[in-house]
Amino acid sequence: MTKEVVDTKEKILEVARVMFAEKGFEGTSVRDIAKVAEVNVASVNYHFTSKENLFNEILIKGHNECAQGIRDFVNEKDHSLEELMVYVFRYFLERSPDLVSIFKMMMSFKDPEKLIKKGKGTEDEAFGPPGGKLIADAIIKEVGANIKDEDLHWGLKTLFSHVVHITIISACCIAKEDHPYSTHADIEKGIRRLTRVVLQELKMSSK
Amino acid sequence: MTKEVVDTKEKILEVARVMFAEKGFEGTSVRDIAKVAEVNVASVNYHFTSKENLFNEILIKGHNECAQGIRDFVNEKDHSLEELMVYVFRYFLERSPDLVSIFKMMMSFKDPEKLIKKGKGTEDEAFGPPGGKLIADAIIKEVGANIKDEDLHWGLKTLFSHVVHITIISACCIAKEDHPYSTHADIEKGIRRLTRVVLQELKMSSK
DNA sequence: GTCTATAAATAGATAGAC
DNA sequence: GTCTATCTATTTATAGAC
Repeated sequence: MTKEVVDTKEKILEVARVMFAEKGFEGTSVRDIAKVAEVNVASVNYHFTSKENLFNEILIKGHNECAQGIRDFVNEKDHSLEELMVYVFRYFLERSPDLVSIFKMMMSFKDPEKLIKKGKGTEDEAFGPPGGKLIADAIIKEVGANIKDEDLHWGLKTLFSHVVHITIISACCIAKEDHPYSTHADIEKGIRRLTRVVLQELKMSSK
Repeated sequence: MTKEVVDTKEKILEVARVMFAEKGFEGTSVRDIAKVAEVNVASVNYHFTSKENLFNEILIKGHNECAQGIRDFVNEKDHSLEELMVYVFRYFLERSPDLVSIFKMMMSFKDPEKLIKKGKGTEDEAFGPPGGKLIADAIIKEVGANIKDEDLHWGLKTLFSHVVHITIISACCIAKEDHPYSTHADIEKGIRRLTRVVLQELKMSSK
């Protein structure tokens, strides 16, 4: 592996990640990737065997990086759930091409088993937007261990889906328009507010 | 226009709607649509001029039907916001292929202007998941006219994005697995709960 | 309006020279 | 490892017979 190899492979990964997110798997051709990355067409198949394999490598890499990033934040010190949710939003937003790709893939594949299998191997978590378990733990820490199972699921799903959805919307549309109350600062305020409101409800319910 | 024409055109619309939602625009070929719809390949271009035009017609039709469906429900009688949100969920779920298509399109296109322009003509609302204004009106009715602009935006976005996201997830994944607390009845309970919690927060804030 | 046949472009993948 | 050239398959779209 010479220096050039790493550069070529990395360039392909970097460019393909963005292009797949923008135009989807079928909407992106290997030729276009090679053109934008300024590498030879044949090098894509040389380094990644197939287009599908390139796509899988990008997704798994992105997923693992996300999960690790959130894990690092959690392990860093004792954060509140509010801080964690804002961090997850910022983290997802920074890597929105990955999130968008994963979400698109999830929306397209009829067989999620395939996704789950592909995601395993390097991580214990099932494939899908990463960090779910960490958020659940943070909720338990704030509400108390006697939280009802049903409540935990509701809170986790409500908070998590909100952040995922808002990130996707932010990445895809809002950035291009000037919606009122849609700056990143406003969105973070909204996430904090929802987190507080949900926590309050969960505490009420588990008393 | 003979009877056959209507049947062919309708069959193409019906089949293409589902296939575009499953595999995306680029992932679906006109040939496959014709094969599944059991019509001749050339008839697609005959009736719709181009593949892109067929896609646009499906999206605009789906959007208008959704907006109208929600409008009909609102005009029917005085529903609570909770009832409205559950209705929107059920309505979206019934038409999840359309919702998924619109969302995928939104995620793919760099230029949302195009979408907005295409959506206009038959409807006053801007293109995008429909019904936003009706929900905003319902929030105002419950919280009171003195609701702060910022609060209205937060509540609308929180509730709406939750329902949209949950619908997409339900349509794409949950239906195939057996997640705990993920039946449609559980989801509806979750939507009602979030609606109550958000309303409570908004009422508190506008006092 | 529906069909067959085909044009014209593009896709993924590979062989073989360097 | 990188390149050119090319194979094979598939795509959208259309022309013309019926």
